[in-house]
Amino acid sequence: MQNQLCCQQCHFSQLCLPYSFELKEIEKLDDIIVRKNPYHRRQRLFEAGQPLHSLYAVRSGSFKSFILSEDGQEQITAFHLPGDVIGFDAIHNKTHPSFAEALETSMVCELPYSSLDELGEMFPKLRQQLSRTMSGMLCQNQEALMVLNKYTANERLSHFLASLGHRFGDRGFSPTSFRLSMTRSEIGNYLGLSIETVSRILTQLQKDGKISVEGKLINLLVPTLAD
Amino acid sequence: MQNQLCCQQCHFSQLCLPYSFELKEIEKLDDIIVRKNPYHRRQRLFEAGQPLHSLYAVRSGSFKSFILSEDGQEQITAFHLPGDVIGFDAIHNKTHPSFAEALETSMVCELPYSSLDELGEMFPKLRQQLSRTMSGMLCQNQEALMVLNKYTANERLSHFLASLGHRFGDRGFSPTSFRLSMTRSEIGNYLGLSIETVSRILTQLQKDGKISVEGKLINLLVPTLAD
DNA sequence: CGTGCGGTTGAAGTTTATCAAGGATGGTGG
DNA sequence: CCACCATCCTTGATAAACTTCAACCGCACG
Repeated sequence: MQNQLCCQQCHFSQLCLPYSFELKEIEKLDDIIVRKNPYHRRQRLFEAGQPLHSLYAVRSGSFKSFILSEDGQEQITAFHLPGDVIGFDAIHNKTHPSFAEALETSMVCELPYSSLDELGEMFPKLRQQLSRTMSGMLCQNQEALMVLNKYTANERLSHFLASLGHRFGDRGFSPTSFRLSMTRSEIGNYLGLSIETVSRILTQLQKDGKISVEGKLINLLVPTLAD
Repeated sequence: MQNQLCCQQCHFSQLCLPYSFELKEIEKLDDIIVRKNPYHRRQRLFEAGQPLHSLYAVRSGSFKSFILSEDGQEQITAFHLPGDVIGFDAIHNKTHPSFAEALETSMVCELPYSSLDELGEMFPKLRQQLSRTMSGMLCQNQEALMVLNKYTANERLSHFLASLGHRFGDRGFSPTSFRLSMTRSEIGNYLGLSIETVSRILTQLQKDGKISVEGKLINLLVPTLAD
């Protein structure tokens, strides 16, 4: 295993599972992690219906999670950046209810769930971190509910961009200048808006001087968005 | 402690934490549980900002969870029926991000989080059950996202009623005939609809012969709703 | 060099919110 | 026991936000 791939060396470990771990614990975690080859755009980590085998921590790139309705419509439920762990929703039935798909060329660390479970037996901190992470996802979902129910299209998109910027900032990237790895269609799907509305509001925000848009490149120009 | 209040005797234990526990484990869980006096309509289990002290299992009655936006708007994030456990969202920051409020006279079992944590040390099944429950809540939230993003007002309300009926059925009540413990306004808040739309669609569904409505009493009349 | 996908923009249409008014219900105090 | 008040609910008319339909541009890729 190459050194640069260890959790200790990983840029995002403080956002990921090893948060607040001792060295010995990190080494144990490193032992169970399977570093995978890169995933390319549209390649899937898993599909709905597959048995839970592993959770996946994003190392680089980005993913979307989505579920399908009975009539086959896609509903994107989250975008995942480096440090995020994907697949917690599968613990309930030991089966993935959702799909996870790469938005661009991306790397992941595979965390076999059975190993994680065993390791949790020994390390209370790992258990706590897993609980904390899942609880945090519940909080995010509550926020998302509010955004969809109470915000206008303009507010939803502004909030989405600000939130993305914030997440990039947490990861050591610029919080105000970034590239969208998802299409307009995927943003609209996630926010409950038509692709046309997303496009229109992006140009509107640009005309208002609040952002600059160049295709997938976004610049947040006002503090209300960059906070 | 009265016998009728033990987990073994509780009608809803198979939906609640003791799911799949051994007798010995249930007894231990019983030891840490604090049975509280009834809560009355509008009384709160906890408020946003309060430190996490306990989780709460609903014994009877019902509760709503909600968060407040920056400008003080309420967003209901869940309705809780007997057997549901409330407060998982507080684990992340050891602080409640949400409020929990009784919709009617209700009983709860208080589960001090520190005791639950200690007990989890000894009983892997308890840990697994906690994980399973939180994971299940993530799945529900994903479903809710789809409902809000893809369904019309009519579909949202139909889905809401069917889902409630299903949940009542799981608890041994009639899945087709029940009393709403929440107001029209609370339903609208949860589903992202105005109170007028909720009212209109309820009468519409009644005219279509799909449900009967008598104030808070609902009857689901067609299999598409009662499934 | 075409073809498909992603994106933008305009015009028309639909759904749902908002505004407004009135009716029903339930709890409280005289 | 009844009158009163607040809250909840219903219904109609109007208005707004967003979707849908349609046309077009640009670019990447086979």
